[in-house]
Amino acid sequence: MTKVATRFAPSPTGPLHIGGIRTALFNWLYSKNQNGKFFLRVEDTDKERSKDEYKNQIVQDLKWLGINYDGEEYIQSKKIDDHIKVANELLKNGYAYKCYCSNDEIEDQKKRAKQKKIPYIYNREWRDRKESDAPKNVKPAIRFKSKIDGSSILKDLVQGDVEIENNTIEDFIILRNDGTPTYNLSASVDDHQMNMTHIIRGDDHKINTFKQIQIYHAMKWDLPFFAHIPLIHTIEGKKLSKRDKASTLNDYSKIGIMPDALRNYLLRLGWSYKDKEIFSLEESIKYFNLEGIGKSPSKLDIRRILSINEHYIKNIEENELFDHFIEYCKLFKSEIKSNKKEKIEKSLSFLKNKAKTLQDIFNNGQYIIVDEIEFNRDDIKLIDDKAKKVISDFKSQFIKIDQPSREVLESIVNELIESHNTNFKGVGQPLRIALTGSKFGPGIYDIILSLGKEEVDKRLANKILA
RNA sequence: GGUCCCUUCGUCUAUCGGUUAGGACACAUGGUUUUCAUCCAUGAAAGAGGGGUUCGAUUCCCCUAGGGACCGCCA
Repeated sequence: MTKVATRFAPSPTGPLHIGGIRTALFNWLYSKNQNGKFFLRVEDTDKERSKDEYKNQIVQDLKWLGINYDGEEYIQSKKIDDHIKVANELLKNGYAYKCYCSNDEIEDQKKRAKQKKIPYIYNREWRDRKESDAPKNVKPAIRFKSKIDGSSILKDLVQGDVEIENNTIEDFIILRNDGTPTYNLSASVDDHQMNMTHIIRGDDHKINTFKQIQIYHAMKWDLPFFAHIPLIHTIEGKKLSKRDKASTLNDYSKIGIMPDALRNYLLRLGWSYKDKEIFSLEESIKYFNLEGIGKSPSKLDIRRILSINEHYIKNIEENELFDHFIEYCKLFKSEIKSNKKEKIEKSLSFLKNKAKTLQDIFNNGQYIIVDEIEFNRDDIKLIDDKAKKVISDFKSQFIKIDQPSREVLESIVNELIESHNTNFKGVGQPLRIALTGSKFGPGIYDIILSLGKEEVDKRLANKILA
């Protein structure tokens, strides 16, 4: 039994979108589940569009999610010679031929097909023509001699048996007229040379698979298993693309979605294991299988991502959450000053209660993070003379304490409620506004304790409140 | 237009011929509460349509409809 080997093969022509990330995740999980290997192959043969920065971004994104690949990344462009060698061998053995059609001719054929509303497929003109007919001024492209008769069956691990008439697959180009290999050639040669056992990729590759299988057969290579996973759709029901809003990993990390939460969400999008919703990393690996992958495309739902993220925020260890938060602020907000870090850490237990994202924690903890609070325009209006009196009375009591505790604060507040003949809100609200600038926020005792004696004194001395 | 794939609550999904069709998110209502939240309880919410097969179909088969993917000398 050979060891399972999978791969993720993105082209570095833009940031990964989360469909691609899910494909990577499934491949990775499957290899881990099977105790196999997982590789990253960078398909950078499109020189025009491939960029190093995108490659680095992809590597970073995978790392962020915790997807680690075995060995070095495999750079496809470095293997071009191998691809060409295979093309020549196919040519030599009669599985491919030189096509002398010019670009213009092909374009013309396509245009006409479109006008007539008939499907375009290369007319196989040079499949049987003699080399001696070749025009001298045209450099040939090499086309694969695709099967014409009968049909082929793909035994797909997700979709089951898929049968297709061979004549619907054209004689696809494997070597361009500039001598460079095309995708289907490169991908199959690489997959073979990398000893891939399972090719798990998006459903949009299915036709390619039929082409690649033919190359495998012509080269007498063993076939890997194929699994075509349904695509992720936008809310509108279309294939997700890089151009869509909120489709890249960065779109989620920047609002404070944590890696584990996104991983959990992506795992459950198109895959299920009984009624289980929350999967730790270990559980993901333990339970992941190809049988659990659904056949129908699924829509991206930000509310669900948010709710899973909320679950993780509330359930992971607080020191872990703290680390995520500090890292998040560093990357997407501003670095938290060290004297504030400690206060935040102590306050996480209540700041997280009303947060779905790290960004929410950042916002909820604003009053701790900033040196000068900003008053909410509407809320400051609630500070009338009566409220100011409450605040100053609180202040005169608070000043006497040197170590605020919940008990002491409670007794002060209760006295104030009585002496001002009001309720908790009558005391709590002015104080909250005075200390945080907003009427919304954590419990008033939490606020005071989180700020500390010195800071509370300072804020209560604000002229606006006088 | 051709080929292929898909179709259970709004969304993600469970069900592998016999269930009051289950769970989660979202939503609604009520309760707890110190504002906003959290939390708890309850509720509403689904098998696209039509034919078969079968004692019995959400489940198996066919047709229709709808949706999607592919149809590059991109990957």
